[in-house]
Amino acid sequence: MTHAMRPSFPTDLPAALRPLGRQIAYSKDDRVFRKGDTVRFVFLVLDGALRLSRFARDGSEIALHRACRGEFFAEAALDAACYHCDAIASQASTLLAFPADQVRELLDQDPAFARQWIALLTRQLHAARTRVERLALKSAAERVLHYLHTEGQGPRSEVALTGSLKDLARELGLTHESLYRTLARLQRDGVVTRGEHDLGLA
Amino acid sequence: MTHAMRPSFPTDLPAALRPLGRQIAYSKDDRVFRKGDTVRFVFLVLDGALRLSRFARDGSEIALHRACRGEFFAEAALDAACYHCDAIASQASTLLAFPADQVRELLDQDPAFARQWIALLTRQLHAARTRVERLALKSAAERVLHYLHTEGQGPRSEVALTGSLKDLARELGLTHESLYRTLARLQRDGVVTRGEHDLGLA
DNA sequence: CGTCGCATTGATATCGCTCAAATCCGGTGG
DNA sequence: CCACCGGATTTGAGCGATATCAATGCGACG
Repeated sequence: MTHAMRPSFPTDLPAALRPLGRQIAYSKDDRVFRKGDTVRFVFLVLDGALRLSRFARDGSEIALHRACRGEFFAEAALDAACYHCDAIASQASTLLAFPADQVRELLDQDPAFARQWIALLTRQLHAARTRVERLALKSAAERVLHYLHTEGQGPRSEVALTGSLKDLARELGLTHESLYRTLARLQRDGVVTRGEHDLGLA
Repeated sequence: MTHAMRPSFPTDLPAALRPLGRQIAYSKDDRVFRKGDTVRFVFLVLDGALRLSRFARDGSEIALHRACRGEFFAEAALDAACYHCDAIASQASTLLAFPADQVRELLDQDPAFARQWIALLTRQLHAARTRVERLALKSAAERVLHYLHTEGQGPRSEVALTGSLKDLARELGLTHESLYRTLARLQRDGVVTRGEHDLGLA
């Protein structure tokens, strides 16, 4: 991996935070932490992608959040004693782990950092509510289109398919079979286009 | 209404915030703001209850959040130019409206307030993700039980039914008919108990 | 007393879930 | 190079749960 592939450390974060981070590598499907674990770190994704998931009684997985390169995750754990979900590496990933108590300290001492942290949480909250809105849609097609409209980039609302379609199905609260059929129908009807590794409106 | 009925101003919030608030009364079904409106205020519920909703293309309403007495809402709008959903009074309500720019200023100047605001956002984020988890459950009964487990208080996870069951159905992402039938079945099976204005595990 | 909205129940249809099977593809080992 | 394997992808058949449409009772409120 080249340096060019690696995202720069978010430029708007204080230099004081950087040295606190310890770099750790994870393999696909590794658990960074599990529900109930004591909160020791918050994380920044240097490379790869993680998902935060809970598991229903029947064992089915529900992805609450996806964290990609350059994004923090487990920020909501800062005020909690233990993690409330599992963090799973969707692919091989490199993280920076920041000790939670030191981040708390920095939040208390560095107003600029606190202000940035507020902005971060606000974005996360928006994203979570958008996901609520999406899951409240009853039809699979509506959820896919909502996903494209809210997560997509560019004139055709394209989204990169980083993981498998099964992952996307999990994120949309659908079975993968339903998603396959829905995508096939939307494509047949000329509503969406599918590339090798992306999806977008026609 | 007596003063005893009214919640005190959240004691952990700085005195500096208090004088910024302007008290406004709303009737049931009034819109405090609408999606797309310029963000001018964030709000604290002195009395009553509000919901934040978006509307699907077919006109169906999706409640993203419920704000009750003593709670802030539209905190996530602070960093936005316009509101991203409608705020609707579920019942007659009294609010304190805080000018957004003055709250931003206070966040920049008062580290303690910023720290409290972070705690507030963190709780909201947890709540939103819990709602995501709930909506990802496929059966109506599972959603009801999840609601009781996560929102309920006390040994029987009781929840007060402030609004109508139709409101609850909207919050659970169900039709009211489904909710009625599900509650009837759960009650018949001895899983939940229903009072006049509350719901709990048997 | 009439109206309106909530609560409740019934009948039916539809959509997504479940189980099943076939294909494809990348990786692995002989 | 080829056989094999596991996982993703895809399509099929059938079922069941929820949505939908409809009707009724009920209480509040004017």
